Amino acid sequence: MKRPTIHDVAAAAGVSRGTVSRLLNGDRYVSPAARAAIERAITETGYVVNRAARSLVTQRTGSVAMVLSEPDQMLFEDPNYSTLIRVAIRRLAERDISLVMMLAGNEGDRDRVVRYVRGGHADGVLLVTTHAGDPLADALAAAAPAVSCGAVIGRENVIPYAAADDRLGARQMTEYLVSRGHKRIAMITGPMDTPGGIQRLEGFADVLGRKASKKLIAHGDWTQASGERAMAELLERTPDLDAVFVASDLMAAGALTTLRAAGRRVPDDVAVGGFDDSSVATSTLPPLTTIRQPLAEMANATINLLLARLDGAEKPQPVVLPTELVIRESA
Amino acid sequence: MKRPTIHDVAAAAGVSRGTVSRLLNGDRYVSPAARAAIERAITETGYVVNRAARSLVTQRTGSVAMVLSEPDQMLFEDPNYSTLIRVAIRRLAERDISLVMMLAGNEGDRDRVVRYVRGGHADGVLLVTTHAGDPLADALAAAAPAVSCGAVIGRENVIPYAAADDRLGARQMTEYLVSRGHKRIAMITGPMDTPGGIQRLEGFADVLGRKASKKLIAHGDWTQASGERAMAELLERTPDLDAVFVASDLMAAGALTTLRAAGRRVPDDVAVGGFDDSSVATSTLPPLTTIRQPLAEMANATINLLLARLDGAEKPQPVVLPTELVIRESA
DNA sequence: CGCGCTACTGTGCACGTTCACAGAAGTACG
DNA sequence: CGTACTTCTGTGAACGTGCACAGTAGCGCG
Repeated sequence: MKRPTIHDVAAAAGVSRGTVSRLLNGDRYVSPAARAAIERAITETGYVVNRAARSLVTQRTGSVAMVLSEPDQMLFEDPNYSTLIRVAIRRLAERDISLVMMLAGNEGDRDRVVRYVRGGHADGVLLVTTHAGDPLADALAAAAPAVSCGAVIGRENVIPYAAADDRLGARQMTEYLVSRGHKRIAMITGPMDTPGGIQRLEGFADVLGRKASKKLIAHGDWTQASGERAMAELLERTPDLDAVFVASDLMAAGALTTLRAAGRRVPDDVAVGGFDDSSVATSTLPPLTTIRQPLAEMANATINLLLARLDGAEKPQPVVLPTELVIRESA
Repeated sequence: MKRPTIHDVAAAAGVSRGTVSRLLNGDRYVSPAARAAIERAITETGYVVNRAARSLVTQRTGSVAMVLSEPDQMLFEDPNYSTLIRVAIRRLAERDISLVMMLAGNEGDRDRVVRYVRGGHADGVLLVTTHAGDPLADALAAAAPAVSCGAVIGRENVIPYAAADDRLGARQMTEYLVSRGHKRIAMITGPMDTPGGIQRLEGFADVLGRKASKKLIAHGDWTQASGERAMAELLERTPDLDAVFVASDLMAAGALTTLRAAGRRVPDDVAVGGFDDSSVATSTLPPLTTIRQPLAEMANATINLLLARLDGAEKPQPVVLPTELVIRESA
């Protein structure tokens, strides 16, 4: 029980391979009669084009690789990436492009991925990384059209990207805290080799100027545990702080734990601002006032960039999208 | 600057295509001298096998489709599935099989997916669904070797699966609540057309027998909001309940909100047991006593089933893995 | 009527690989 | 020495497409 080929369809429709091929590829110059006959033949035979054969001659694969260059762990739980995956699959499917997932955690993985892309097994690359100056970026960008969701630090002009305006978001939150009358505002940042780590601190400093002293800044690594630790650090260094802007909701959840253990009431004694508006923001006590990123728009913009590159655009402009303050009870 | 082909490698090594091909495919019968020459030629030329050409003749694609048959939303945030995706990519990569992601949310998507698999574009299918008796299951299973992580209700003997022992987990939690002296134990279930919904209730009933009356049971849909709602329902129907077993951590977080609003202290007035040991379990107040599923083992077992099927095994046995009670503060 | 143009159709070739087969060279054994 | 067997090698054919090209039919127009 063999799979029907384009020959079978052609025979059933009483035309030649060429005509069927033309119809399949949307060429003009197919007569209405032929068109109808072929379409019937296709449904009758249950024909599905053989992508391997097509790839062989067109030198394109009809697939895009999503490369996850991360320490694996948190990556998938991050709603940012889940949204990206979902949107990518959907948008690419519309164009009949399939998304293949690749991990590039360790050295061996990275080699495999580069070989895969160099070997022409993907028409494009959707890079997901937070590594500053990820060398993978250069290798992949050299081998195929690549884009990224979120800037790749140090490779901003090598890999087009779409991102949220982290700096704006940080300003929005900091301004809000200031407007509520808080005087000694601390911050827990993300890792300083990630865009979110850097730019959210920049926004914070934009508003507070020299009032954003070193003493009021602690660093975390996006994990809840690091939020707990950083908060403890801050309380020790600056016991009289009355607000803290935490660069992610998950770390903010950690900070809340520490504050509670220290007997500080939130928001009465210390106001807490988060970032991301992720699912934990509503399950903490009190629910977090936070900054929402337009995740879906970011993902869509990223895919737009990718499609543009697949269509031959050389250097599409990066896209930066505005964030939004979400007021709940923690500040 | 063309990509090197097997011809180029053969020429560079001074042998024929056939010999190179044999080496690539691990055939015996390649002399040590030829082997060395070819290996050098491969690294020299940077040769990467063309999968399309290979597929064309072998009738296999070297890829597996992960089909997500869900209302999109929560799917990706569920750590269960993130673990599965991660493990799947890694394990399949070891075998040089790539994972392509497909969404099958609406009718059109489902058609596309079925055509894709019928068309022979994937060697196997990793189905992810909670739809009871998902018709997609039959169509896909008929077109390619398919497995599932978690049982597909009504298709247990069509699609091999690996799953956590939900019923056991529910028993563990219920027994724990009983052992702590709770007398009026309620339950918030998941949707009753999902394995988790059904089996966690079964385990609950296993322990409580006729004490698990209708009045003590409310149904949710896995969302936090539904947990709030169900808890309110229970409090109204049975104000004197002293414990509640919630079939997921996220719903449990919702239940906590309702209990707090009603002025019930947790765990003093009402003990709360969750299920999943997901990330929210540690960010609620108090942290949730819950049931941990062996997510990584489940994912690995699922991939084992898939690989077995790809290797020709007809009907591998389903795998059911034990759960574990994690005691925190909510019960 | 002849010419050019448009709309459409069929055919041969190439894409890069695997596989079956034929055959060569070496070795063991009666 | 002849035969059988093992180990290794090269070659032609096939896989199912898209594309360039050649070719046909119809039509308008001078």
